Amino acid sequence: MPEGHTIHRAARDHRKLFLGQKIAVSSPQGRFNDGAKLISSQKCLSIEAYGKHLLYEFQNNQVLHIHLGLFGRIRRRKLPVEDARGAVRVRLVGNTHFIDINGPTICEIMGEEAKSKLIRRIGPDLLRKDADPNKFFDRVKSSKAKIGTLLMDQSVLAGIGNIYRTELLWRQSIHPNTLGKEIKKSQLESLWIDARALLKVGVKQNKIITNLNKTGNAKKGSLNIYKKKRCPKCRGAISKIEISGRTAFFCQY
DNA sequence: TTGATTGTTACCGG
DNA sequence: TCCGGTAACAATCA
Repeated sequence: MPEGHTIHRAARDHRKLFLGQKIAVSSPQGRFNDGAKLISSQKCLSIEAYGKHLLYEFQNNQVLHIHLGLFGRIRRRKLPVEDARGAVRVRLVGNTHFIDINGPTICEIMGEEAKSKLIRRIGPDLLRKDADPNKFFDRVKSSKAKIGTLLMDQSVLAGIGNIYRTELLWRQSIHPNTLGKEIKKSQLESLWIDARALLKVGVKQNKIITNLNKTGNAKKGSLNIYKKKRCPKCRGAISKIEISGRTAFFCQY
């Protein structure tokens, strides 16, 4: 489910719902990773996304850390609370709404040190104002790894997943097997700008849309080549390769 | 029942 | 140290 846009959208949404309220954090099915230290009912001070990580900070200095992994989902409902659907790990209940989090790879309570350590190891996040593009440029320019691998490496660039990887590289006419150090700085600058724009559209539309016309609206369909047979530019066949254990698609003109 | 999936980490070998 | 490959984990759906 999630690439970076999903998590940032959730953070924005949950801020509106929960900020400043006392939030009950529970584990209706007892499936929390770290059941010994559940927050009972604490005022929620901040809700932030860093790449694909979601952090809820509470007044007692505990931080709820969520990473949805490949399968995780967040479901939002109005009160009153309903029975859990599927395998719910964590439930947050506020004044008007509750959210259920299903299938995250990480759901844990951490302290401030662990939080800063986490933030330090995450690369520049395209959707954050404090992101430094030069960190991304430097990592790529000094790497012998493939750009297809580097884009998925969250310590290099935070927020991109498998679909955006394929679509971005196609839009920039870069083959996913190109080595990082072989890519021109100007290409990386253009990639950064495009990636940020696409993720912002994703947050707004709650959907990955990479097939935009000049006015910024989606044309028919929402993706260009991901899981497609033909290139919309040249009508050539789309190829598939596996990079970093995931399927990447590309067009060789 | 099998396979695929918008993700990440640990571990190993080169 | 870096890079690629593999396994493990998460849950759901076709």
